Amino acid sequence: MSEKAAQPVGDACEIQFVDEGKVENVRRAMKSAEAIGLLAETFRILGDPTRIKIAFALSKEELCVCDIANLLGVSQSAVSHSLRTLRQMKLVRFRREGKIAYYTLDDEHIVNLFDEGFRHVEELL
Amino acid sequence: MSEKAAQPVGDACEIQFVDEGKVENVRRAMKSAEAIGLLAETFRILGDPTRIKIAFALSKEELCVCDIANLLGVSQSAVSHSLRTLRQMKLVRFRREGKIAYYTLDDEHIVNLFDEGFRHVEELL
DNA sequence: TGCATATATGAACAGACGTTCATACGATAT
DNA sequence: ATATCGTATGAACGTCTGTTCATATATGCA
Repeated sequence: MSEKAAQPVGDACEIQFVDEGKVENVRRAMKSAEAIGLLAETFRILGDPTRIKIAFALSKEELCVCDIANLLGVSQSAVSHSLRTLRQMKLVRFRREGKIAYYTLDDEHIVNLFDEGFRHVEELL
Repeated sequence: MSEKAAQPVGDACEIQFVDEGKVENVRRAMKSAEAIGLLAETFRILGDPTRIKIAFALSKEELCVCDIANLLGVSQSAVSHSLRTLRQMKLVRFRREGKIAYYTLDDEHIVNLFDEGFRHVEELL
């Protein structure tokens, strides 16, 4: 076990660490808790079938709301809600041209995210 | 508009496309629907605060279940459930040493995923 | 002004999800 | 054997979430 023998607290592994050193390393790396939270949010937003299809489509072409809806076979309302969610995480951006709203991915990082994701996923097929 | 004038189907934008050409491009890119589904699953799994903290920690050090639990201040049961979920998507892997189970990330792609994710997230801070 | 089209949004409902609690399993030590 | 420790797992419960439905906003056209 390790050095300080304090009172038991959790129900897992009492209170001491099996590998104190390792844990300290991780603690330091985790200092930016805020960033990790946002990262989880980002993944969560992309972790929905409809939203990821939308994001993937937009990684290929700039598209308007109703084309997205028809392409994916999803209602216009659902697409609009999804786009709002994506917008809130700054994952997509749009411009208006008359009645039509054209959406695109907000930056290239998302495309890279897809590429890395696919590389992992390909090994599961 | 475009060629085939069929009967209205959806409620969005009738049935025709605003940009037929673009939509065809995306259709081709989307051929591997299975991969996109798995990608959504992967993102969804990583889109949970507890699971992403676990994955992040494991991207720094190989850790046992109870150290993860203490480090994150989460119950051992919750960690175990989370690890199972991560395992099912082949995101983590483990080895047993006596009573203790040591977990690591399954491959480097996940680390790259984090890096790309952080690059996006940093612009939100 | 009135009407149609494209998009946005609020409320509500059904299903999914993460945690907790209790318990089971496997390994070590006495 | 039995106790203990680390881990795994099933059930249950409360919460969150994505879709639908109805409606609102906004732009263009007659």
